[in-house]
Amino acid sequence: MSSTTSTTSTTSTLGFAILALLARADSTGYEIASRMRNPVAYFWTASHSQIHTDLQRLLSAQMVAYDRAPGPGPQDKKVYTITAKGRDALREWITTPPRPQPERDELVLKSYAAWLADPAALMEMFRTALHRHEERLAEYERAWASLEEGAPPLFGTPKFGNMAALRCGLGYERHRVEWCRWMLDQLSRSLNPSCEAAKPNDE
Amino acid sequence: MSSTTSTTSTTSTLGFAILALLARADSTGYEIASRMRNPVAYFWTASHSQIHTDLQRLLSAQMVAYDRAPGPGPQDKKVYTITAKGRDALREWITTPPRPQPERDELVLKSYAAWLADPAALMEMFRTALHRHEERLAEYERAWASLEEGAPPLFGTPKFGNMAALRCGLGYERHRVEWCRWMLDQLSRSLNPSCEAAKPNDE
DNA sequence: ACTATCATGTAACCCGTTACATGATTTA
DNA sequence: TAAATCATGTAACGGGTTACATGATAGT
Repeated sequence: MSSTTSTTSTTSTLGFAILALLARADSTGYEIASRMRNPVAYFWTASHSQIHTDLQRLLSAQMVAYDRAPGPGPQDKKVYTITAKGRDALREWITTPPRPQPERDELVLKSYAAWLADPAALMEMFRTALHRHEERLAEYERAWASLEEGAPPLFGTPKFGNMAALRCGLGYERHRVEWCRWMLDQLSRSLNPSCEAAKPNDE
Repeated sequence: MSSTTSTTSTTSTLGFAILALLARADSTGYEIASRMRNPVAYFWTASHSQIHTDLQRLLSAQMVAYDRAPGPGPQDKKVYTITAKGRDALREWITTPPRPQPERDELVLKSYAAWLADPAALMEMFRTALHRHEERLAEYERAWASLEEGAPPLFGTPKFGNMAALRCGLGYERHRVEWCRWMLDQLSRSLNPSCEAAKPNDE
């Protein structure tokens, strides 16, 4: 019999993001949402509404299960667990190559059109962007330092995943900081094109 | 009178991407789609169907206009132009700070869950990712070189935008290449944890 | 008294992808 | 003769955001 439940359940990427979190620790839907807003898991966020609906889909695909527990509100809270089936699906998904996702970056788009706009206003925009990236970078650096304190991360432990994702975040923010600084430099030159040689080193 | 057409037209980001392209050269919808698939404008893509519908919206908001010209197919082709109103809206949009967009990156998500999966399969995945990024990087480097050949880019000319976007692309691909190499190194260590110091350079 | 945190859910809407539909010209 | 390129459009569907709706407890 093909009762191995060929559920046609084309679990969305968010579904796997949820499974990846549940594989580390059982959580309520609410907790999953908040964990996604925390340092390491920045790279896949979702609103609580979407998480709840997705959990229901995962539930009907038998990839998660839950235990009821008395909740603060009118309804019980549901503490979700990943099932064996869910873990298998997740494990399989991890190593299937993601197809190249179209990159959409509003700031880069704006930079592409920057030649039409006011340089001073542009500089302010890039200054705020720079600050955001510097803050993120500092945050990641703190997280990295605290990771390196403990034992070296073994493959097979969640810590390996933390370092992998963090390492990417660090590189990304460094690249962004660098680019914003370069943009500011270019823009400031366009404002006062007087001293062009008196620039010690740009990159 | 408020007949300055307060069209409530909250032109989408794609709308501005289209305007940014039209500000450089008049195009048909088809051409806009193909221009988005070209080196410099990779950072904002869209399918032709979406572009056509968006052009209709921009048209009703009087941000673009078009001239009919005999087309190859059954219908005339429409060569779109940006209007003064469109250019004003674009110019204003460029300097309004984009609100931080949630970063969603499937490969990073997979790396976060990598501790659960098979190292060898992971290595293959990261190897193909590495190749893709190396190719992109080479492409960007060629484009950069050809940009540097001509006259230095003046603010106020499209070339400034090309360099700004390209510079970002270069930094991004370099960061990605670096991260993929680091991942491969980590994974290979987990496969044979014997010689940890004797690793000169893979690739 | 008000706000924040914890906790669950539904409904409307927007943006984007994929598939459907048509058809001339050029190239392999 | 088959395909790729040029060229325009519609329709269905999926994923994501925002807003709506409820309500207890803890802190300011």
